[in-house]
Amino acid sequence: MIRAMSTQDPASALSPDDHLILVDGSTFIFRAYHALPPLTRKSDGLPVGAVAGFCNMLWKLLQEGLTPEEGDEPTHMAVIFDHSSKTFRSEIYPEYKAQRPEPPEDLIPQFGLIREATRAFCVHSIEQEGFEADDLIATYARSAAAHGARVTIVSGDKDLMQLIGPRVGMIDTMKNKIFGEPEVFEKFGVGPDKVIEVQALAGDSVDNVPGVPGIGLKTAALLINEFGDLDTLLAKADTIKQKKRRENLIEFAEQARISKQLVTLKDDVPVALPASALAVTDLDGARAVAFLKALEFSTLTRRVGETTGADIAAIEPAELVIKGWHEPDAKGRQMDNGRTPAGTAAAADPDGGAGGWQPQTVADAAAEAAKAAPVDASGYETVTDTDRLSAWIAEAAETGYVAVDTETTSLEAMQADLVGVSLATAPGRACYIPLGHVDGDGDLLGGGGLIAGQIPLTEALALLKPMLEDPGILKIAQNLKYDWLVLQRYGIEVGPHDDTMLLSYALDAGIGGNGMDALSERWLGHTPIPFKEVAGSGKSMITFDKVPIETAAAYAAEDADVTLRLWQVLKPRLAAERMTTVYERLERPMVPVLAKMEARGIAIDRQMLSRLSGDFAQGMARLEAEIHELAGEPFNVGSPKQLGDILFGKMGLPGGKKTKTGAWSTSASVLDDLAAEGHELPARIVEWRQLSKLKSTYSDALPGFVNPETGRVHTSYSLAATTTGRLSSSEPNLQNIPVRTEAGRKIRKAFIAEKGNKLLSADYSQIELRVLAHMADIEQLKQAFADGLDIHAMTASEMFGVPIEGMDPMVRRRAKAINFGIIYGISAFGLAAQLGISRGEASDYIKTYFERFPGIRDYMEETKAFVHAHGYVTTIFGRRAHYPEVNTKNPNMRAFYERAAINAPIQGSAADILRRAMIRMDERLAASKLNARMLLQVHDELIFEVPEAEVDATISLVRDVMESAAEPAVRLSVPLQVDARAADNWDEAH
DNA sequence: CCTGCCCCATA
DNA sequence: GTATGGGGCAGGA
Repeated sequence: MIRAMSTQDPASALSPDDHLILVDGSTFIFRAYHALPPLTRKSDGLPVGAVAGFCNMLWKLLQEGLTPEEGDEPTHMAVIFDHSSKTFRSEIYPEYKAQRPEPPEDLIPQFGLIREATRAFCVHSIEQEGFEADDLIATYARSAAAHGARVTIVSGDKDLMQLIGPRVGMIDTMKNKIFGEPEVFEKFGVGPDKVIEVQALAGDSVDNVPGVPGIGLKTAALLINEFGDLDTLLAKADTIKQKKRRENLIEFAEQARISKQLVTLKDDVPVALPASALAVTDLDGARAVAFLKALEFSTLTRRVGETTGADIAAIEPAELVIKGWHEPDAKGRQMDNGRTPAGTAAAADPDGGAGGWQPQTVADAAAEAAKAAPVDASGYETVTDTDRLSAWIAEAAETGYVAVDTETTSLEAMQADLVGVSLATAPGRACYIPLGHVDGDGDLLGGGGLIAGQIPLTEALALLKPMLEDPGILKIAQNLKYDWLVLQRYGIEVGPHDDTMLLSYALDAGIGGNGMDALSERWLGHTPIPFKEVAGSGKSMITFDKVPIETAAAYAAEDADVTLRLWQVLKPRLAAERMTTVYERLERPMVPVLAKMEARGIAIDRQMLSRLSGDFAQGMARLEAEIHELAGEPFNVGSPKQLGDILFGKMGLPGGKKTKTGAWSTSASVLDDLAAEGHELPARIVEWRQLSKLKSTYSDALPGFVNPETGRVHTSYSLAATTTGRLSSSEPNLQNIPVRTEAGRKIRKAFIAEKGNKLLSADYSQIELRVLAHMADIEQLKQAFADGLDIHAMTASEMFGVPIEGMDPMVRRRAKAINFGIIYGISAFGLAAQLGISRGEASDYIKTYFERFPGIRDYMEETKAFVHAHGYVTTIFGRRAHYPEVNTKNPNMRAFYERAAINAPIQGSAADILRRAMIRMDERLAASKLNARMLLQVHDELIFEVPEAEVDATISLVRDVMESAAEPAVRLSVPLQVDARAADNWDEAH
């Protein structure tokens, strides 16, 4: 409804000195709601999380303005809301926002409260029937800017980005992000003036704006940049080269035009109030306090009281008008009391039978007891004083073991702050010690204070430290490396320990996950409280210190409880299944070794990387122009789909492989083949992809991983991610730093040693082939390694009967591919693909190879038979890799598992050898008074940081430790050889 | 905002 | 042919 009386110039009285702030109230409500824990409620149960977030935001805005800078305070301000969902847009396109779900039930009463809050802070609250908040914002913003005033929109909504301009800025207070033209360009690939054109093409599934099928943001930006605007593009749609795209643009032209109308904000809404009426007025402290008091926002009430001088005690809480809320009549939850904590499963009576204490019997009893006793929170305690904490510590000492779990603010152990610790001493008997919970009272903008009633951190740590370091008390954790690192940063070095994740990994690698949730399901039949239920997920996730203590306690104590129960199930299995040695010698000792490596981190040269990013970007731009030229039209080079259309559609090149969804593959091998036939375009694409990869994955990303405290990059190693026993590295992955190409090695050069030090790289030469020679007992191979021969040349010589001297490099290359193929469980198909030869030829090679080395074929056949019979294979140190699906009837899958099973003992044994070297390394270095620090592991390579003066001594010690790593457990029948070198950076050391 | 797909970096 | 982790794109929630 438009009222005729109020059609005045909305900004008539604004001048260039004015600063108008327009707060997008509607989106704020939803985002605050999702960002906050669902449990934020007033004492009578009224949900107020979004209101709390809103009040904090508004208060901060009024106090500090948008930025800490002087003179940034607003002169005019309003909060704008949607009135109802029906707007003129639904008349153009009935489906617009039609699929929007109803707002969640506990949000409904908060809509009115947020409007009340706005008024309580003496800020104008504006809404108008028939128009979205965005239209009102557009109207005020455009008009104010036209009068020269400055406008700041407080929102994170991309739909408002079309308004950004020289005088109109946008700030997302929830993410502390300022949006200007560069940010718009980054998001949409065009400036603010073209945003609606791009949105019209790409559509928006959230708002149900249809757009044109098959066109996403990237392609839309490309098209708009070429044609200028939507109308021109649609008019010239028939000139588009890609068939599908052209057809879609023509067929859905009208839909695109409608979409543009939908996304275009209406900036001439006849508003009821002129902007001049939005002038900021003095805050009425008493009114604000009364409102905040009614909502029980104690922290904010106090702050507002202090700032405005209002007498909090004297002010009565305001009367709240609440719509859409009915107080529940009874508490929904009840405790299942009267149940005694479950007994200790592992100590369960073995039926008294003679064979009762057999390891297997104990293990079975433990597993059954674990499933039988349900996980139950009634025995959990929240520890808030030192007496109770001491009592728990005493109990741990008495029991001799304790499950420990730390709760922190981050998944990255190197920058996680301790929030709490949970302990468990028996199934169902667990506690949570909150230490760093802050007032999460909707305080989105930080600054929440420590919640009262928690034991001071230093006091608690002083009590916990002796227990955690006590050699007489076994500490049990799930993924201990994480807790170990966190606690180490608080000066605690965890003493003797078990890790349930590693127990599971030693016993069951290859069978399902080893995460706590998976293990709990598998062994206890219990689903632990999901983390996202406690802290949310995705963008709206809160850090654990903001989780209310009661919620946190239930979650954290359960984790300790579950960990303890898992330990009782898994530990007895070690003996029963003869895996004790693997666990104790290859798994458990890795925890402190890796934790220390991660804590050390490695230095990178950020300047060098930044320069590289620039170089790569230049190269990409140059190539992109060339590529578009060659293609005869612009397209998104990064889109395999679009590239395929160009190459195999438009240009009519012969397609090679297909992807598993049936599209033509544009992989490097396909492009290389095309390039070899003399086609320019594929060659340029390969070059572009290389630069793109180096830039996005390495030179752009790595600096973001530099820890602000240490100035170094700390990767995280996973001990239980692979089936074979290898480690994996992530965030960032430092096990895939480029090395093959010249451009790639520039990245490697950016990994540097600290001043006065060198980086030392020591890697095993051909360790997997040596392991294979040993395991399969191949005389010629063993002899060749003993003689220090070039193993690939020797293989070629054996196979093709040519002398090693003066060998054709192509012949050696073929032999090398076969050797690798053997390690990977060779197939004619794979070898043919690798060498670019026919399946028949590849078959012949394999046949010849097996004739020359029959022992290898025997080994492979035996391994296959073993895995089919047992469902697992073993390394030379007894580690098991399980393949439970190997007996599947699907011949392709079956062959795949067989190859994996052939590879696992080879890859896994090599991994075990390096683990043994790593476990011994620090002690050996210390014994030789060397100060080298082991930093990284890359499957067959270790990287150290070494004081310059100690380089030579360190090289010989490292080489000795690595080359003798298998001993004394295994006496290898081939020598291990380690190449080592030191330099200023990783590239030159490698 | 999440997921699957494709592609690609390493051993 | 083995083992990983990760980035960009596009589509569907």
